[in-house]
Amino acid sequence: MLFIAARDVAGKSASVLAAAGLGRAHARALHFIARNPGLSVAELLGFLKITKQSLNRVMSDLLNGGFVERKTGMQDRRTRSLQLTPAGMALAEAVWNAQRPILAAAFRAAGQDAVGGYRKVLIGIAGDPVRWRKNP
Amino acid sequence: MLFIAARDVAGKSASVLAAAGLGRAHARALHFIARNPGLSVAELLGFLKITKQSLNRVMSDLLNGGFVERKTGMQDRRTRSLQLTPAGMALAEAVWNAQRPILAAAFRAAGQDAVGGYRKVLIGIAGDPVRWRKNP
DNA sequence: CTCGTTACGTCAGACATGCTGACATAAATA
DNA sequence: TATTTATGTCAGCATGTCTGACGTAACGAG
Repeated sequence: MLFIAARDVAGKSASVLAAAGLGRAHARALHFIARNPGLSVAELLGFLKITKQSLNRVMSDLLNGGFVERKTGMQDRRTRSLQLTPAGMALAEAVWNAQRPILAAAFRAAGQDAVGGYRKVLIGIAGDPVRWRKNP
Repeated sequence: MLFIAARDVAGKSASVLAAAGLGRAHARALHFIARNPGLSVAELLGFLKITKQSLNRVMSDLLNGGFVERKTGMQDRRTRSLQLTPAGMALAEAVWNAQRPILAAAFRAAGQDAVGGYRKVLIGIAGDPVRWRKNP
């Protein structure tokens, strides 16, 4: 059920992404950058659990497409601070708008208590999102 | 969180599958055949939501590896009835044993009520598993 | 029984996304 | 200064998905 649910939610964004010439891998990177503005490349790789080589193409597309901005880190100038451009924010919002209805309907149908339990179990499986980012 | 949870649970089975020379696509097919013994190819495609061409390689591997048995359907002789061989059952169980600990720990930590809510929400997103199979 | 439809099998080629290995550069740090 | 760290980049390979095209066997309507 986890597989089906994740697939179906991710699938909702396909048309929006295709219109921008992007795929699901781009959507995931976009998602984590949107929720952790200014994160470093290493942090993003930690979220995605892929190699930097795999991220390379995805990031190139996002940078060339003007969806993500890459600046030299302030404390440590070796790092890169990643954040969405206005175009990137608009795209992230469009993706969310495509996915929201299915989640909202499920949450509404299940009720608030059920959603609390749902979150609790997902945190048990995936870890607490609050602790995902180690060096903010 | 859905993405992370699904990825992490699926990831647990990688080593078991690699030992059998299979990948995650095989595991998914194996999973649905295990839970719906005797299902047809069309039904399996409905669960997986992929094309028959994509399923082709996966099924060839499973058949050649002796994990799945394919018999001519009884009512409709055009269909194929798919079920696991003993080897397939053993592999499915090994996969489950690899994935179970992470789910069991999350369920135990969250409590029974939370698990009920978790199931309720997932059913809202993915649909009721009981109704997934249309022509049993 | 013939004909159209359905369920399945298969080949060929393409794309998306992941991987490893190897090497380069700049900045921090010992 | 020497080493380590954070990142970028190129080349090649594996997996899993897709579309398109074609073939076969069996069902069902007429």
